[in-house]
Amino acid sequence: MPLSREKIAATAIRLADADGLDGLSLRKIAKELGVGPMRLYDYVMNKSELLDLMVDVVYARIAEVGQRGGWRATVLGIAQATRDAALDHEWFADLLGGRPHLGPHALAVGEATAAALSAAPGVRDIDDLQRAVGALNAFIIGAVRKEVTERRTARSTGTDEAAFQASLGPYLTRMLKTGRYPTVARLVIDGAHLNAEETFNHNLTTILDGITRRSPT
Amino acid sequence: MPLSREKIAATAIRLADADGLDGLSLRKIAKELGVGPMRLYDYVMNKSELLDLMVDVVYARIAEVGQRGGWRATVLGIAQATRDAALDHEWFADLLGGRPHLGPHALAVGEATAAALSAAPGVRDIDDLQRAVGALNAFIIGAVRKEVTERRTARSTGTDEAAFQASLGPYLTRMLKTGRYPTVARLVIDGAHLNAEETFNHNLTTILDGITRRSPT
DNA sequence: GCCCGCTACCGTACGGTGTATCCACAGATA
DNA sequence: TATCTGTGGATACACCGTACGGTAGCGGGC
Repeated sequence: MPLSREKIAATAIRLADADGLDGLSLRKIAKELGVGPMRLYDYVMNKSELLDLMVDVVYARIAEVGQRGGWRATVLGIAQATRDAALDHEWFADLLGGRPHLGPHALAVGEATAAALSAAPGVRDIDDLQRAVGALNAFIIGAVRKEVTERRTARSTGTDEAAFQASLGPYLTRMLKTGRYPTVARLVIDGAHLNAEETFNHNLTTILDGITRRSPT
Repeated sequence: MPLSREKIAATAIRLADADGLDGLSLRKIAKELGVGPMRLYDYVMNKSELLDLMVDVVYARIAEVGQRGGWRATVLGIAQATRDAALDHEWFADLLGGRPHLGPHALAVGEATAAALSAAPGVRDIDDLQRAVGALNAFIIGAVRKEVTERRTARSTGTDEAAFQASLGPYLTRMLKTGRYPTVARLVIDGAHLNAEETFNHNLTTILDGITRRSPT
């Protein structure tokens, strides 16, 4: 079975899922495929091109959700699929927003969201659409990144409060006890129970409401 | 003149501004300071701790904006300062949202935004506040990242349309000419003239409107 | 006064990375 | 059969983060 861009991307994704983006190296991918490291350069010109390839594979999965009933359902579907994909492939969140995503499937996702948003009330011309797409994508990127990093730190420290206080505590609790950050302290102490998915959807609808309810120029 | 965390962070920031985050290495920092690479480990335990240090220095500048007239002016000030900082230090955008920002100045910024938002109409309890802070930060992170990556690609390809078509063109224009991405094509062709700062502020107010105008539970 | 132990500094070395270059070998062609 | 071509692989380079061992200075116990 000869090598191919698809096979390379697939094993790279598997390794990145397991070891994270830092643990991913061309040598490991090549070893996993049973070839020398330099063979990969016959299919990919850079490591970053390989990363682009991986990203577009994930976008392919996101693009599968396709069109839903209305523009709002479509946008919600794409956003949730993006979040799901990032939770499955945390390295995807690391790459999100870091470089232009121009693969065919990424463009398909972009087209689907833009087309859906162009049908939203309050989006009248191209400038409105540009802004709406920008706002939505910015929120998705930021929210997904934040959730992934929070999950990472929660995993490394342990979820329960005791372990949390013990690991981040020595520094963070000392900081919070200075009294200089009362609101943050309240958020950390009282606000940990919120469901992540609900919060994501809630804020997403907030954004969409803000876009559609825009006051007339 | 002895070494110090501040001096190390300052030269690291200078180098990162010049060469980007990929071009930053402990060896270069040490050479710039006229010491051996291992000297840095007397002041910093990791490279990532050094990155945290650099990030917090930038947050110090952001924290300087302080409180403004009302909650909305304060939030706008912080968001704009964050954007300005990221445009001055593009590596800051790369780090944004990638790891928990727990430095004292980052906490100060978080406290200021949370305190401001807690005074916003429509934010009634801690859960509301948590969601509002999450939405706002997500947008800021995503928007700043997107703007920085766009600026980078614009810089590498050249701003004028001819150079753009020539560099990204061979692939992107071919893609757009397939007709599969009509909305994206319209955005790329017609929508390039928008002012970045205006767009940022516009979307920011959109988000804030969405937060405050939240319909009652 | 002398020696010991301790601390603060420093250079070297290791295992890893992405990638350029050279080399051997197989197959096809003259 | 001899040469050419092109493909797969190994080696090599520059660089990275960082573990480790040594060395010099200095304060304290006898």
